[in-house]
This record gives sequence, structure tokens and C-alpha cells, in this order.
Amino acid sequence: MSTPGSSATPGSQSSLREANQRRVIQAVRDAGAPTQADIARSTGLSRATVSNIVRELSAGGVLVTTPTSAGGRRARAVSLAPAAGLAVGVDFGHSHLRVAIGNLAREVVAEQAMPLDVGASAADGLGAAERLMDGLLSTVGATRTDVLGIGLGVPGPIDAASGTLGSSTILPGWAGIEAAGEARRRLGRPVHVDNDANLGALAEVTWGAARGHADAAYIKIGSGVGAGIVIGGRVYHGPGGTAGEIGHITLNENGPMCRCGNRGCLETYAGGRYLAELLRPTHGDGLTTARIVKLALSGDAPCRRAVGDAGRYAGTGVAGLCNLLNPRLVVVGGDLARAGNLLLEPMAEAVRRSAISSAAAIVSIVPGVLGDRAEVLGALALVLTSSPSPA
Amino acid sequence: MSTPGSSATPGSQSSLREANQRRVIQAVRDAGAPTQADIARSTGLSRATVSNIVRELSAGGVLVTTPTSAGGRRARAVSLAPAAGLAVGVDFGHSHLRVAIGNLAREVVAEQAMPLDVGASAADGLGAAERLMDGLLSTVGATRTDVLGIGLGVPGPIDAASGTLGSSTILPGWAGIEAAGEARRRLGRPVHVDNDANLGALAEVTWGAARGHADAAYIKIGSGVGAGIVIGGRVYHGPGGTAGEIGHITLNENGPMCRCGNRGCLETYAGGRYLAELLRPTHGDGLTTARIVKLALSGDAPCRRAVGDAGRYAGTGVAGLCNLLNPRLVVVGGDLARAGNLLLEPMAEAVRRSAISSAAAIVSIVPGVLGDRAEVLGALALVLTSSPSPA
DNA sequence: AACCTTGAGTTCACTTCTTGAACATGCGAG
DNA sequence: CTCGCATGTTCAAGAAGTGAACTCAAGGTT
Repeated sequence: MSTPGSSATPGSQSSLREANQRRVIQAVRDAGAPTQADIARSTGLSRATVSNIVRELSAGGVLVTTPTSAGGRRARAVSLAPAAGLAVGVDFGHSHLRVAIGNLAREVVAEQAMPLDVGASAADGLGAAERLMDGLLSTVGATRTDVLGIGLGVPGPIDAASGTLGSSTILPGWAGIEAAGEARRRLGRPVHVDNDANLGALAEVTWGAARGHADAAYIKIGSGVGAGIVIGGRVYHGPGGTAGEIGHITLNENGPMCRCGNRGCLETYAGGRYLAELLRPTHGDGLTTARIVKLALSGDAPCRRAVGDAGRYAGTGVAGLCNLLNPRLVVVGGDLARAGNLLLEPMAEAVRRSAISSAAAIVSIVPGVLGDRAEVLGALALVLTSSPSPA
Repeated sequence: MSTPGSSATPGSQSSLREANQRRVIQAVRDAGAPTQADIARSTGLSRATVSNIVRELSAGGVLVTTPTSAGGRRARAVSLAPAAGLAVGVDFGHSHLRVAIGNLAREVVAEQAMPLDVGASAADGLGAAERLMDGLLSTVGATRTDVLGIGLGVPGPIDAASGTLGSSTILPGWAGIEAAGEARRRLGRPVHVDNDANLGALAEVTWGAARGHADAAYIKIGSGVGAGIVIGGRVYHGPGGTAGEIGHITLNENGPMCRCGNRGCLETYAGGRYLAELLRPTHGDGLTTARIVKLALSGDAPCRRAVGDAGRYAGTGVAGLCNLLNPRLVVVGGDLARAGNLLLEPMAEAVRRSAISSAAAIVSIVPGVLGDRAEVLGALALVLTSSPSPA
């Protein structure tokens, strides 16, 4: 009776069966709504085996087969049972809160954003998230008990294992908060946490520009700079849980002071908050990253220059990443990425210039396709991939 | 007839069988010379299965059972067949050639090094390796047909998949050579190639300082600078096959010209060849890395300073690596590492200083324990782990 | 000395799984 | 309208793991 999740003794036939069930579920997850034949091809299993496993998992309520409305044969799409549960993604940005609800078939069924004060406490933020989530759930006729898990995105370094935020987070009200536990207590459902860059990477690799790539890097350039590293199809967190902090590699020993306590970090040359500082003499106070991008796109010379330089510096850092990890694809996201080629061109140029030739030759620097939804969608994907109903 | 090594399609029964064969072999390796009952207990497999697998592998010549000399029943110790096959590791350094022979029990049974001219052609080098290998084989009473595979270590970037050397190799006579194929033709046995840093990483993780670590980095500082990155227990090569080129991350846009064509690469600040350049005014021509280390250890002030500075610069680069990958362990090897704390202290200090605090806090910078044998042993491990008879 | 206990390794019947082949089904192209 | 063809299902055969029964030998017990 399809008891996935439970693990049989390793090496036994039933463990093989379970492994193959996981393979099938993973294939469905990866492909969205494949046919059984697709699954057979992508997993390498025989059609017969796939047929058996799909029947079992359908009986167990894990998968559903949609009889191709047309009524006939020719492709019965298999997908994860939507009624089996919902996933909630919550993204805390530096000035906004965004919540999305999706089902196991990876369809986003509801999504909403609202502004949130940077200085808000963790309690305030979670309270707002709670209300937003409940509101969205009621619009889709569901309740909290339908929620399999909640993915939480926070800016700044976080240990995904313990769920504790580092001190250098962008949200001062959150420093040192054991975010995962706190959210679990308030929301009453399993919570998974990760930082914004890792979630962006997860989203882009699941739905976006890096789809189908087992190895890739996602660079988020917004107010700060961070990276999500995808290795073997999964976001790599590293032994310490905070991998991907590309924003704080040193470009210049004697450079500007960074909020992390070092000097000359990449972030101080490419992060939106530092660009605002740079542009203060010409543009005054209150310049946001979004505004800088807008001005740059409309031809404002200082802003164009600032964005271009940010791209060059970011490219130098990415070149280092390319030397170390030799990826085929680097996806660029975050607010500053909305400047398009104003940012990407100098960035790609810097990579070609600074990376070792064998690394520069194979890497493509492309913009993310999910925009400011990347983080919420990643939070959603976090639930769908990390605590899947059965996987 | 026990065709281990060849991998069946994942998910199939035969793949399960292979996995269980590996389990048994691993158990034997871990325990030394266990009985079948011991194996059954430690693997969780049934005694019947163990019996079958042991019979197969014995017939295949991989395992041997010693009939407890006493003649009777009661514990037939199982061990890896020493004669089942040998692995050969070959390491081409910038000035030497080193060959080691090991058996499936991971014991090194013969090892020898000889000087080799830097300018030697690939054909010369392979010829010398051939003679050295044959000589060593005869000393252990074996022939080439006993060799299961040959691991080849070369300095410089190499695509492990295609086996072609990049142009920036340290050995000019090898540039563009399709090393794996060339060696296979000459030596007539399966050949696996990788670069020196990756092999050092593999060796340290298999036998040395990083043993038991699934994630770690190995930095080789010798004439050049390179890294081997271990992720999930395996050396990570990246999509392009040349990951780990830490020697060519840019520390200074306007720094010294590097042989890779860029300027201010880490290698130009920490690589032995550049230190020799730096010390030319005080010490004249012909300074080797080994000599610099020796002088530094014996108190020569310029050399101490040069080594210390190299450590600081290397540490800055390693800090970037720590920010990106957040490892718990960084092993330092290569000729310059023989300077011990003269190099490691400033290096660790630079990491503490330049890496983000969460990354600096958890990382240990330790010296490798395999010295200049690291690469050969890694080449040996390459054979034992990548195409192991069955392992 | 004869006997019993105990654990090791093997054999056998049984069950679980995967798989290739054969088969039914229905959409598209010609 | 028919044929080709890919899809999904069923079936029998083969591969593999497992518990139980069995053989075997050492070592202690009576």
C-alpha cells in the first residue's frame, strides 16, 4: 500500500522499490506533468515498472493522472496530487512581504505582496505573513490543515539546518532570531527556511532560466549581493550552511567599509545601498535600487555609470566563482538586474576578462526570468522539494 | 560472472546487486578480514545474500576466503584478494615523475620517483612512466595484465571527461595533448586522468587529513596554485571539468602579469615561481620552491617574508572560497606547505580577517599529511574509486 | 569418551521486483 | 478512412533477497 517515506532496510528489494518510487516522484516533480512514457525515459526505468509504480502511488493518493480531457489515449499526464496538500511560500524582502500558495503539481494558486517596513520586528513580520497567508488560503477555499509546509525566505545569512539568522541580516529586527522555530510556533505547520539568494537559485532552477541545469549559480544583486549555488540539481549550503556569500568576497583590501565588518567587499561596489551612497552627491538622499535602475534605463548618465560599474565589479567576483566552480550557467537576478544589459554587458565582459579562459569560454551569463517573484517561488519550491509528501 | 565496475542502469535489480557487492566489499575493507556472519551483521544483508555475493566475488577473483588454517569450520575470514588486480598511479610534477602501485586493499606495494625535465615532451614523459611502471611491476612480480587501471596526474587544467589538457598547463610539452587517450595507447590499460590539485584532494580525503569529510577543499601551493574541491565525498569537477582554479582568481586588477594572460592572479602572489622572481634581487637565479622553503625554515628573512606574504594572499583567496562554499576543512598541500606555520599562520589569519564571520568561524585550515606523495596516491585512489574493480 | 550446545556457512523454496514482449487504444498524417 | 505510431497495460520470465532448514565443526558438559 505504497508506504513511501518509510525506509526499508538498505539493500533489500523493497528499498529498491522505494528508491524507484522516489525516482518517479522526482521525475514528476522535475518535469511538472509528464506522461508515463516521459517518466520512463527520464528515469531509465521500463514502462512496465513506471506503470506499476504510478498505479500504486495513485492509489495511495500521492499522484493523480489527468485523462487528457480529450478523453482518449495519447498522454495521460501524471502530476502530484493537488488535493494532497498545499505549500506556502513566504518571502521577507527588505521592504516587502510576499506570500504565494501552490499545490504539489507546482501550480501557483494564489499570490500576493504587501509593503513591509524595514525596521519591523520579527513578530510584526510574522504576524503580517500569518494574516496574508490565512487570507490567501480562504480565497482558495483551504485552511491551514491543508498546508504541508511553509517555506520562508529571509535576506541575509541563515543556517538552513538550525534556522537561525546571522547578525549581518538586512532586517535588523530579525538578527539572532531562530526564525524557523519562531515561524513554526506561530503558524503551526512545518517550516523550512533559506536565504533569498538560495531561494532565487532554487526558483530559477525549478521554473526559470536554469531549468534543466544540474549545476548553475544564481547571483542576486539588489540592496545587497548574494549567490545561490546549485550543484547536482540541489542548492548547495555547505557544511556550515551559509554557502554562497559572494557579496563578501574581498575585491580591495583597502576598499569601503562593509556592513559585514570587512573592507572592499564585492557588495560595497555592487550592492544597491552602496550605489545610493555613491550617487548621493548628484541625486540626493532616498535613492532606492529600483529608482537607480529606472533612472539608468531612462538615460541618466551617473546612474548608468553606477550600474555599469556595479556590473563590472560583480563580474570580477563572478569570474572568481567561475574559476572555482566552472559553471555553464550564471543567472543574474535581484532588483539591479532589471537594468538588463546595462548591468549584464559589463558583467559578462568582466567575466570574460578576469576568469581563466577555460572557465570563461563555457559560461553563459543570463538574466533571471522570474523577477521579484523569484524568492517567493523559491520558498514554495523549498517546500515542494525538501519535505515533499512522500519523497 | 560478477561484472562489477560496469554500472547497470539505475533502478534495476542488477544495480541493486552491484550496490550490495559494493556494500560487501566496503565492509571487508572496513573490517579487515571479517567472517561472512560479520559482513551480514554490518551490512544488514541476510547471510544467504552475503554467501552468494562472497561466492561470486571469490570466483571473480576479487575476494579470497582463508579457510581458518585450523582446517575446520568456524569462521572463514574474508579479505580482498591482493592478487586480484593492481592499480597504478602516475604523477607528473613540474620537475619529477612519480609512480606508485597499490592493490585493491588500498595498500601501496611499490612506489618510486625520478626527476624529469620540465621541458620534456609528452612522449618522453610517458615513456619514462612506462619504464618506471614496468620496473615496479616486476619488483612485485606482476605484469601489465595485472593492472586494472592507471591514474594519471598532470599539472594544469584538464577536462577529466575528455582528458585533454588546457593550454595553461605547467608542462609546455603537454599542451593540447589528449593525455588520457595517449596514455591508454601507450600503456594499454584503462587510464583515468585528473589534475594535481584534484588528486591531492582525493588523496587527502581518502587517506589523509580530510578523511571522513564529505565536503572539504584542498589547496595546493607549489610552483603554481590550485584547488581540489570535495563535495559530497567526491571531487567536484564542475560542468566544464576544470573547477578548482583558485590560482587564477583576481586579487588585484593591476597586479603582475600571470601566465594565464590575466593580471594579479592569486598565483602571481603565492605561486613558487613568482616568489622566486620576487627573491631574485636578494637570492639570484635558480631559486626553487623547495629551496625557498628550506631557507625560510632556517631563518632567512626575505624568504620568511615571501612565504608569509604568500600565505596571506593565499588566505585572501581561500577566504573567498570559504564565503562561497563554507567548508569546515581546508587542507593545504604543495611544496610551499612544507614551510608549515610560516605559511599556514598568515593564511589562517587572512581567512579569519577576510572571510565573512559565519564562514571564518567554522573553518579549520590544516596542513596535508601526505606531503609530496599526495598526487600519486590520489592517482591511485582515482583508479580504486572511479573504476574500481568493484568498489 | 559420548553428547550437547552454539554459531558458521550453504541450500532451497518462496516472495518481491524489474523487464521485454505482446496487446489494446486512440490520435495524426497521408 | 486507413495506417502508422506512440501510449499505457498485462503477462510471463528472469533476477535477487530472505527465512527456514540443514550440515558442519569447535568447545564445553556429563
